[in-house]
Amino acid sequence: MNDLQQNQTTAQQAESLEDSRANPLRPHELHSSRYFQLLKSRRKLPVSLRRQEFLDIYHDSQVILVSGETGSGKTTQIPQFILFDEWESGKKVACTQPRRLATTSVATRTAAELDVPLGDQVGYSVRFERKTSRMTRLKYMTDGLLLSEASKDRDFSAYSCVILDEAHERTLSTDLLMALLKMATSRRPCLKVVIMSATLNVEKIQSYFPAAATFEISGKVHPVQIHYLSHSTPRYCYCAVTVVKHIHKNMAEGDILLFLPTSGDIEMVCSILRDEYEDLTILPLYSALSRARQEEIFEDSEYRKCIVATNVAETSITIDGIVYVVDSGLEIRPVYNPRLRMSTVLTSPISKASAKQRAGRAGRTQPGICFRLYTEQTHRACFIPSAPPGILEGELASQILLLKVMGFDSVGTFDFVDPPHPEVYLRGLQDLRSMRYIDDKGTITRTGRIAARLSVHPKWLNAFMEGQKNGCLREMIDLAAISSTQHPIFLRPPPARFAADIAHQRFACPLSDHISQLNALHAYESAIKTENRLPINQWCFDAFLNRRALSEAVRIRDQLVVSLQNELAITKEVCRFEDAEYDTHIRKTLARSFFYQCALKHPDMFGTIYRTVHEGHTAGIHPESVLSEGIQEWMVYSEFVSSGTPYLQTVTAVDPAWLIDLDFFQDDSLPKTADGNFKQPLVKKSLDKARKKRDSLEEDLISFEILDLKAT
DNA sequence: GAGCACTGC
Repeated sequence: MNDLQQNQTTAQQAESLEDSRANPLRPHELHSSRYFQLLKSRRKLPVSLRRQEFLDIYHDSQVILVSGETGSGKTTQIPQFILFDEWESGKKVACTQPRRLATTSVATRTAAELDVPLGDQVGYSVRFERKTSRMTRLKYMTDGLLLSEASKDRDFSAYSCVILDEAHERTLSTDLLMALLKMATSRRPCLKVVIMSATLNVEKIQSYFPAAATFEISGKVHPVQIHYLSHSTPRYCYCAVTVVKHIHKNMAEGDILLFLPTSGDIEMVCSILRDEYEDLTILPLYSALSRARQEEIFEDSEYRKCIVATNVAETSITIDGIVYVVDSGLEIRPVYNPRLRMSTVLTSPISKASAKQRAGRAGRTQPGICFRLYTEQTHRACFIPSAPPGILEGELASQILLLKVMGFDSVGTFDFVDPPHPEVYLRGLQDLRSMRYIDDKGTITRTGRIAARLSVHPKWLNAFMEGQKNGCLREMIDLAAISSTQHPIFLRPPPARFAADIAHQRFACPLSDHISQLNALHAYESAIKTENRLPINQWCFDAFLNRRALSEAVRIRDQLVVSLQNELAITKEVCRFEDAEYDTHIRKTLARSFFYQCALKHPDMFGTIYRTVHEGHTAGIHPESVLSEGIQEWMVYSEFVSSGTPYLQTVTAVDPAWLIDLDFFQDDSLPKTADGNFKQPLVKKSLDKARKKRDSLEEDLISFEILDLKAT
C-alpha cells in the first residue's frame, strides 16, 4: 500500500495488491483461503469490471454521482476502490446507509472481503453500537450519525471521502448531509464526495451538483413478469386472498410475498389463509412484531411459504427465494400538517419506484412473477414517480435548530436539494422561539445550543429544566426516552386486548398516561434488578409490556443522562413512589413544559370532545388513554394524531392554575383564585388571550422571515 | 371503543 499515490492509483495496481498472498492492509498477515473465494466472486460483479473507468472519473472530479440498480455491487466495492485510492491520505473514508441493519451487515461483509477483523481497518458506527478503532480507515455508519458528527465538524475533516449510499431514498439526514457536503467541498478542495443512488430520480441530485461527474453501472437481476388487474377494487384484502389462493393452487413452487398497508390487514389476511390451507406456511411480517417472530420467515418450511408484510419487506428486510409478489399498491404515509401542528396518517397509493422495488423482490434468485392488485391505468395515472423526500414531510424544528447551532443563521434561504415549504419552516421557527431556543432575532440562545445536541426532540430540554425546579428531572428524562422509542411500551394484541387492559391496570395512574408509562418503566427496571424473580422476558409477557421498547427506552435514557450531566445536576436517585406529591409534581412539570400542547374540554358538546388551546381544534381522547372517559377539564397532550377521527394521545390531566400562572397565559386583569377552580368566562378569556398571543408570534416571525430574506 | 408504518440520533 505504501507505493500507492493518493488519487493516482490504477486498477491494475490495486488488483495486484488484492491478488498477492500477503494482506496489503495487514502487512504481517497472509490472505485466507476464504478471502480468495470471495475475491473470485467479487471480480465478477459488474462494477469490478469497470474499476479503472471509475478511478479515472474519481481522480478527475470532486463530486461523483454513481447510479446503479441492486446487484451491481456498488455498496461493497466502490468504498474499497476508494479506500485503496485514498490510503495514502491517512484519513478515513465514510460510507453512510439510511438503516442500522444495512450498516452493520454491509460492514461485516466488507471486512470479510478485505480479510480484516471487523472493527480494525473496516468498522461501523451506529447509535448504541460502535465497532471502530484507531486503525479504522473505512467506516460504515448511519446517515443520522454522520449528521450528528457534522454538527461538531462541518468540514468533515476526519475524512478524505464521504460516500452517501441510497441517496435516492432522500431521508432527512441524507438531504441535510448533501447540503453540508456541498458547502464543505468548496472549503476543502481535497474532500471527495460520492453520492450513490438508484437510477430512478437521479436528475434532481444531478442538478443540485451541476459539476458532478456521473458513473452508471448496470445491475444483475432476474426478469419479473408483471400482471395487472383489469378492474380496480377497493376490497384489496379479499382480492389479495384470492390471488394467493390462485398461485398456491395453480402455479409452480416458490414462496409468495404479499404487501399490505397495515398490520391489521396483515393479521386479518393471515387468519383467513390459515383457516383455508394446511399446506401453506403463513407468516406475518411487520416492524412491531417481536424479533423472534420476524425471524420465523427465514426458517425452513415443509410447505410453500406465504409472507404477508408491510413496507418493512420493501427495503429493511430482504428475503431470498421469493418467486411471487402480490402488491396491494397501498401504504400508510404520515403527513405533517404545519397549520394544524398535527401529523396525520393516510392509506395512500405507493410510488412507481416503490412498485418497482416491490416487484423486484420476486427476482432475487430466479425469474419471478408480480401480481399488482390495481390496473395498469391506475399505476400510470395515480402513482407518483417516487416518494416525496423526507424533508418535505415532517416537522423541522430540530433540524432548523441543528443548522443554527452549526452557524447557519439564514436557514430560510439555505441551499437544499428540495427546500421545505415556507410554512413548515415558519412553524419550526415559531416553535423554537416559544421554547426560547432562539431569540427575537432568530439567533440561537444558550439553552438552544444545549437542546440542539439532545438525542430526543429539543422540546424536552425545557421539560428537563422545569423538572429540575420541581424535583422530578429523572422522571422527565425517562419520559423523553419513552417518547422516542420506536414502538409503544404497552402491548395490546387484538386477541388478548381485555387481558392486556387488566394487566396494565397495575401501572395505571388515573390522572396521567405519562405517569402510567413511568410506572411501567420503573416496574420493569426493578423486575430486572430483583433476583429470584421471573426471567424478564416472562415478566414482560405477563405484564403485556413490550420488552424491546422498554430496553430501548433505558438505553436512550442512559445516553441522555450522559449527554446532560455537564449541563444539569442529575442525581442518582430515581423514583419516589412513597412521596404523596410525586404525581402532582410530575403533572405540574408536564403542564408547565408543554403548555402549548394543552386542551380544554369543549363546553358546548356532549361527550369527550376537547379543544386545543393553541390551534382551537377539536379532538377526542385516544381510546387507549387512562383519561378516555373525559372527566377531566384540562389536559396536556403529547401528540395530536388523526387517521379519520382526530385524537389526543398520551395525555395528563392538569390544574389550570398551573397554566394561568405562566407568561403565556398571564392576564393581570384577571383575579386569581387559590384553588384553581376557574369559572367559564375566565377560561374563555385566557383562551382568547393565548390565541391572540399566538397570532402575534406568527406575525413577528413572518416579519423576521422577510428580514431574513432581505439579508441575503 | 377504535385503530392502522418506518426510519434515525
